[in-house]
Parts: sequence; C-alpha cells; structure tokens
Amino acid sequence: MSDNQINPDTRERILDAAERQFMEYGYEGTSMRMITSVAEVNLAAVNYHFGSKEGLLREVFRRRLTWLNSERLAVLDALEQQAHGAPLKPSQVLEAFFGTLLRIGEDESLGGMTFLRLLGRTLTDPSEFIRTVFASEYPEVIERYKLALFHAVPDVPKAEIVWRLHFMLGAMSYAIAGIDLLQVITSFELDNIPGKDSGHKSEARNLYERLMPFLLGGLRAPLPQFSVASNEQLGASDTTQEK
Amino acid sequence: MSDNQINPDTRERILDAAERQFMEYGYEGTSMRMITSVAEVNLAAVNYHFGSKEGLLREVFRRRLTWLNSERLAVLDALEQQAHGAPLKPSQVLEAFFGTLLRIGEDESLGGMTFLRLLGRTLTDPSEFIRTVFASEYPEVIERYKLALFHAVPDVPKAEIVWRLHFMLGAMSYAIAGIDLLQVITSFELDNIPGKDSGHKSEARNLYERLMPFLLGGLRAPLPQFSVASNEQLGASDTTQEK
DNA sequence: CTATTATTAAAACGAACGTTTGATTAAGGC
DNA sequence: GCCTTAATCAAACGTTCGTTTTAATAATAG
Repeated sequence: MSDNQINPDTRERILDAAERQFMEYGYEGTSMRMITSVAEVNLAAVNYHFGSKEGLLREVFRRRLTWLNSERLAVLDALEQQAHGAPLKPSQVLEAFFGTLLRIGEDESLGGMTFLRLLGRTLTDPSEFIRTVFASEYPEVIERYKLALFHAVPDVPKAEIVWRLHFMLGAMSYAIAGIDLLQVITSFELDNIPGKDSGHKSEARNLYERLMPFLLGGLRAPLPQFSVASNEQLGASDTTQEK
Repeated sequence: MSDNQINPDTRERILDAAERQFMEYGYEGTSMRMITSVAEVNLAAVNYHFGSKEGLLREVFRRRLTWLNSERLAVLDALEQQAHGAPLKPSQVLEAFFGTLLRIGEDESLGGMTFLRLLGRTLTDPSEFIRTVFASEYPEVIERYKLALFHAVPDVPKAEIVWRLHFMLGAMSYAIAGIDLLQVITSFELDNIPGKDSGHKSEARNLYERLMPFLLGGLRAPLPQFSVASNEQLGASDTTQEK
C-alpha cells in the first residue's frame, strides 16, 4: 500500500512539502528526511532533482517570486500608462505592491498563506546564502516602486521614503509571518481570527484591509522636526537614569 | 598559552557568544561547538551552566528581557502618574514602548544592536519552544500598553488598534533585524548608513527618529471604509485576470 | 591540613545530518 | 528485440550534532 503511488510529479510534491516545512520549522530546522517523508518520495530524490538542500530552497522561492515580481511590474506598468505621466496616488502604488503580494495568500496555486509566511519569516534571516537568493530576484521591482513612491509623495524627502518603504515591508512581513505570535502575546479577541478561515473574508483580504490604511498613514506622516540636537534620552521619562 | 586564561566569568562569556551567534546564524544554525569555541570555554560548559542548548537560549533572552519589560512598565507608570488619570498622548505611549527598546541598542551593556537584531529575528520564529519563552515574558507589558493605547486613541476601534500594534511591532522588528537586507535590495544611499556607526548619531537613535513619525502616522490613520463588500481584486488593476 | 563543593577538561556516546553510491525499474527511439 | 536515458530505490558514506561521562583541577570551609 506504500509503493503503488503512480507519481504525480515528484518534483512538485517535494517543493510543496519543503515550502510548508521551511515555513514551519525554518531552513536549518527542517531535515531532508522530514521533507521526503511528507512528500512520500525517496530520500535521494531531493539531491537528484535539485542538487542539494540549498538548491531546493532556491527553487522553492524562485517558482513563486518569478510570478510575484513580474506581476508587480506589470501592474505598475499598467497604472503608469493610464496616468499619462502624471504621478500616481500613494494608495495606488501601495495597492499595486502589497495587493499583488497578498493576492498570493488568496490563491493556493500561488503558494497561499504558506508561502507568504515563509517569505515573511525568511526576510529576517541574515544568512549569506538566503540573502543572495533575494538579491537576485528583487532589485528591479524595488527600484521601480521606489521611483514611483518618490513621485507619488513629493513632499517627503527621498531618503525618508526609503526608510519608510523599509518599515512598510517590515509591517507586512511580520504581520504575515508572526500572525500566531500576536495571539500568544495578546489576549485580545480579534473579530477575524487569523490562522483559521473565519467568516466570509479570506485571511489575506482581512489582513489587507487593515494593513493598507496603516501603511498609507505611515508613508505620508509628517516629518520629524529635523534633528533638534536633542540630548534627551530615547523614550523620554526620567524614572531611570544612566549610571 | 591556551590554558592560562584566568576565567573572567565563563557564564557571561558563553551568553555573549551565544547572543551574537544566534543573531547571526539563527538558533538551529548555531552549534554548541561554535559557541564554546568563540567563548573559549570547554564544550561541556554550556550543559553544565545552562542544562541544555534550549536552556542557554532561554537565558540569553531572559537576562535582557527582564530589564526591558520592567523598564517599560516603570516608564508607563511614571507617565500615567503624572497625567493624573488623563489619557496619554499617542506619541507618549509609543515613545515609552519603542524608545525603551531602542535604548538597548545604544547601550552595549544591555545587549546593544546585537540583541536587538536577535530579538527582531526571533520574533518571526514560529517554533513552539521559542514561543513559550516570549509568552512568559511579554503578556503583562503588552496588556498594559494595549490599554494605554485604547485610551490614547479613542477614535480608533479597539480591534483595529490591536492590529496596528501588531503592525508597529513588525515595522520595528524588521527594521532592526533586516537592516542589512535593505542595502542588498535597494541601491539608494541613506544619509546615515545603518550597520556602521556613521556620523554623530548612533544607529539606534537614527532608526528611532525615522521610525516614530511613521508609527504615529500609521496608528492614527483614518479607518478603512468599513467592508464595502468589494469583490474587486486585491491590489486592483486588470492586467491579469484569474484563470 | 583534610573534606567538600564547584568548576573545567578531555573523550566518547548514540543519533541525526546532507550527500553519494550502485542497483533497479520505466519509458521511448530505433 | 536492444540500447539509452531518466527516475526511483535501499543502503551506506563520513561528518557533525547535543549530550553525557569520568577524571582532574580550583576554591572554600571546618
């Protein structure tokens, strides 16, 4: 009863199993034997199809990011074309960038929430190897959207926009990856419990509707009064004093 | 020349080495032999002093989080006391929470940026074991600040505030943990290069001054028009259509 | 001093790791 | 039929993992 599998694409089954387990246990925390056991393939199949464990991780990301980033560029192209050179609205740019991403979460064939969580989690991994995977996939998209944001929010200095783009990526990544942690930490009952399909809205859409106003508010926030030469302590308050 | 070390606290040297390497390579990616080799102690010392590798990680966090969270409570206590029951300003609450955190990044004796990065990175780790570490350290602080935010931002529904607290944690964690990734991804030159001490401002303070306006803007952002029963696609645009 | 405890040291434990090998099976061209 | 290529399989490779054991060394108390 265990050897009559007629092999519906071994490669894909490995990728699916790896995607899920890398998300759940991390790259180092997932062994080849765990993956091949879940995928119900032979242990040697991974090395045969992907060369190594690193090659497997690379392909797990590549098959999703290729779609994601080309889609992001296509959406931005379309928006800019129908704007006839006029700057886009900030909300349009953010919706193009984050909406495209979160659409993955609604479509299981694109990886669904499993891949989104893996992505959010992996972005905080500083290992050399993982960084090179993203470095080769992302620069063009980031560059295009950065420029679009420069034009969309002309009253915020460019350097500040780059910082805020960074913050926005973080808010999103973390919200996706750490969606369970919130429930560990807080006791508050959210009307739409993340992690389980609840109500009529998908988890991704629910997140999207909460995230967008937050990001927009942060992106267009008034500038900090520029460097007031403050030697006050971070976080104010004098309940504690340095030594 | 290798056995005349006069042992300036083996325990502390192990913790310091572990903190740095857990940050750099992750928990699973760091071996006991890596740690004890850097700390220049015997391999068995970790199990002697901390029982196990898990016990070591637990202590790495405990020695920092104990200070952090009691300090956060103290700062909030002081603010609320001098407000005489009046609600605090949103900026006060955020400064108390995030300022206290980022003060760690300025003080090497509290862990400095090394611990901040480890913290930001670990918060996205979904492993059962790591979750329990945080679950035991954080709930009281989160609860207190949550209530303070409810009072400080009365015109935003409570459920929405919890979501935004989550987003804020993410923006911060990610900004801390992924500070190098930004440079891989973007080619933009920031006036204050993170990762290296640049100019007169500390890395933590520079981050803090950029982060606060962003968080405030996001926290007080106008609500999304409530659930417009939209069946439009996420991210708009019709350049691509589902199947 | 001796007795006791705390700490360090070297060596080994079995288990699990990623990878490789060599045989076996399936499929398609000729 | 045979040959070639692709794919799968069981088994083993050598290495590294976290942990344990046993002995040696320092530190301290009586």
